[in-house]
Amino acid sequence: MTASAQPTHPRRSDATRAAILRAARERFAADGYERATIRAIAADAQIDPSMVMRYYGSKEGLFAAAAEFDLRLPDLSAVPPARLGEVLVRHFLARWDGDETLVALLRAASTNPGAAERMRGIFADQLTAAVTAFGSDSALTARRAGLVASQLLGLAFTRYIVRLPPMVDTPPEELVSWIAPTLQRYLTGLPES
Amino acid sequence: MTASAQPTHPRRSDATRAAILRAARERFAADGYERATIRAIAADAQIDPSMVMRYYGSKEGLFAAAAEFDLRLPDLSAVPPARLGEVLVRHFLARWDGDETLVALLRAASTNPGAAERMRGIFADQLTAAVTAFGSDSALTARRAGLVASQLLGLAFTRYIVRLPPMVDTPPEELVSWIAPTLQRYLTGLPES
DNA sequence: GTCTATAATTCGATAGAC
DNA sequence: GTCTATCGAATTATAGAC
Repeated sequence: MTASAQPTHPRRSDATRAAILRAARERFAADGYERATIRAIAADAQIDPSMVMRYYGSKEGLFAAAAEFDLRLPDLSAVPPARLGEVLVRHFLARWDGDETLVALLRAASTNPGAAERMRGIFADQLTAAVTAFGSDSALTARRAGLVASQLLGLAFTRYIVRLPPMVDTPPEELVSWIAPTLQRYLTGLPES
Repeated sequence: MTASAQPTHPRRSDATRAAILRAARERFAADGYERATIRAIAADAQIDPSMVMRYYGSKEGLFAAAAEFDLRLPDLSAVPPARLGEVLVRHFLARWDGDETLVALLRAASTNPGAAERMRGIFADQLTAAVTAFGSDSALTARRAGLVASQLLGLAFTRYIVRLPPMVDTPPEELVSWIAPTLQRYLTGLPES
């Protein structure tokens, strides 16, 4: 354990694993958990289906590896409080457009209990943690985070999953200008306003 | 064609069809389109699986019949403009709790293209039509309807599908008081506010 | 490490007796 | 109208040759 403490394999067919994960994310994002097949994923990655099993054990194991996700929320305490909503929407839109992992997770969460559990974890832990800086009332804080998640996931659901035309066609910056005030009020406002 | 112009069958085993549809809605709502099987639905309805095929032709045909849905939006022109948001959220929450068809449709829309198409139709037609009473700019009207749909579907997605604890635990009336102002602004406000 | 072959299920759909 | 029997296809997963 001096300098080289690699888990098991120092490095071997690491490119293959990456290709599998990339193909898996595409298929899970496009088709959902049930319709995405190991055979199709392997074909996309141009490898043999049995390799997927060898590397990830099962379809669930593959999904668990492919749906690893970090919201990468910025440090909200460094953001001017009045611009919190704006920063959040813009961050999420950029995060979604640059990485289809969250779309895969979103689609799978509708039918796969494990994916739903992971979704709950991500938003309950990462988002609540980022929001919890403001205010000590944990019940109200969790509620604020839940409301923010409802609008952000609704945005993703209508734009990337159901693909409602107005939500697909509206430019990101206009979506930001509409939705930012909503998050702002959920984060810092009062129920009756 | 004088008084009795029934389509084909006046009435026969109509109770069976109703039992099938009820079981189908439950299964589609709980498991999504792919995981819900005709065999399981038939077992729930206590009939033979082949009866489902006979009555509805195929799994898609069964879903199409089970996911028939009407938002039953009230006449918004009779609502005081300042209370539009409140009326809408309360109506949707009540509609969701009283009929699991929309949950079935929501879950299926994540993975089934046909269900997504139906979802688009419902919100593009019924919601846009109800909103279009205010304002003549069709592009802006569609955008308003899309934003309203994003928050309402996000509410449903987090409360009924992913089941985020804060969104499940919060009483309906408090959800209304938080979300109503959001819809109000989407319906009647301006982007920069 | 890679691939072939196949086991073991499960599902949608069909044919046909009664 | 209702049910039994089954087909044909597709899936995950495994066993084992090379």
